[in-house]
Amino acid sequence: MTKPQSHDRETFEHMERTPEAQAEGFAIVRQAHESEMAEDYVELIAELIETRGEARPVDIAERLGVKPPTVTKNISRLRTAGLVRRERYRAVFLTEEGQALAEACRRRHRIVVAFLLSLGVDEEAAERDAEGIEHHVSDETLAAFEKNLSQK
Amino acid sequence: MTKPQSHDRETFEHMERTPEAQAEGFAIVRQAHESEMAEDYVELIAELIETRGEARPVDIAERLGVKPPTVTKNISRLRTAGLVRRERYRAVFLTEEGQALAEACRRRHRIVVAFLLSLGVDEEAAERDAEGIEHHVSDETLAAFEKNLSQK
DNA sequence: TACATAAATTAGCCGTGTCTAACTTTGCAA
DNA sequence: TTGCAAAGTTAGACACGGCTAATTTATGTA
Ligand SMILES: [Mn+2]
Ligand SMILES: [Mn+2]
Ligand SMILES: [Mn+2]
Ligand SMILES: [Mn+2]
Repeated sequence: MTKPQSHDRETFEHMERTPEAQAEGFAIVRQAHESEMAEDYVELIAELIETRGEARPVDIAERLGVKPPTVTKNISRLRTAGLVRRERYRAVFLTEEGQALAEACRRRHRIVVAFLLSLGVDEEAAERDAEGIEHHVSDETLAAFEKNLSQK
Repeated sequence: MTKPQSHDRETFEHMERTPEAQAEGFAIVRQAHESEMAEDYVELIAELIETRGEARPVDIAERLGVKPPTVTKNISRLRTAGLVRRERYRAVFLTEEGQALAEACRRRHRIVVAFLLSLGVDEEAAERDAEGIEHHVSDETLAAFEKNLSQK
């Protein structure tokens, strides 16, 4: 059975996390997943507006690697969330709130990529990993990335 | 409109990613999300078996911060995936494959946490961020984390 | 041994994010 | 000016991973 005896938590170097603390961590990850779609979309929309003057669903779909109906549905969710403004059959634009979110996301994305590059990760891998990692980096960790970067 | 003129890609320092490369990155993130549930479960099950001798759904649920029916459903998915073995109403155990996955996940989790700690991130934040980040760290990036750690 | 309580399961619901097929709208080129 | 191809939307399906309410099973205690 290998049932461990009751032992004093304090005798360990690495404190065991309480079940509650652990659950809290998983809850935060689940929460991050809920914002992920919005973050990736507004970030991409901002990039498209910058590089092409407008963000068209067909381009969003191509770069996200999803089909156009998926974009239509998600854009409409973003509109409901107040992040996006648009008229039917036309290009998509960001609201003030959407722009603010996009700016924050782009900054965070850039920092994560730059940090991975500074570690010697190659460009393609850095970009790919950053696309997922960015959504799980707390302000504190982001600050640590930045600091480590400037101290390089 | 600020429509950008056509310009040579090569004149830029940071190469623009092709839409295909970008789409590939998002596809990899979506794929990672599909393995995430399995990874977190087998990792936790392995920890519970180690520290308590067995992994009971009630404990899995408590530490994951979800309700018992969610655990029942997901455990049954893991069984279908060949990661878990168990009899109804009894504790959960890992198959060979499940143990292998759990070991890989625990190792990756430990490396990510240790790396964040080495950056000066505090323990709670390191654990919380690692819980999400771990699923998006490629072998290459993980190796970079490790290397940077030993060089500390 | 019986039964109360805890643990686990089942049934059925929901929102998210993806898809295909079918349609509407737009806008360009003849 | 009109008609066709491309873009966009709608409708409807599906898997996932959450939930609650109700039921079933296991178990320790009286
Ligand atoms: Mn992303
Ligand atoms: Mn990004
Ligand atoms: Mn995790
Ligand atoms: Mn983990």
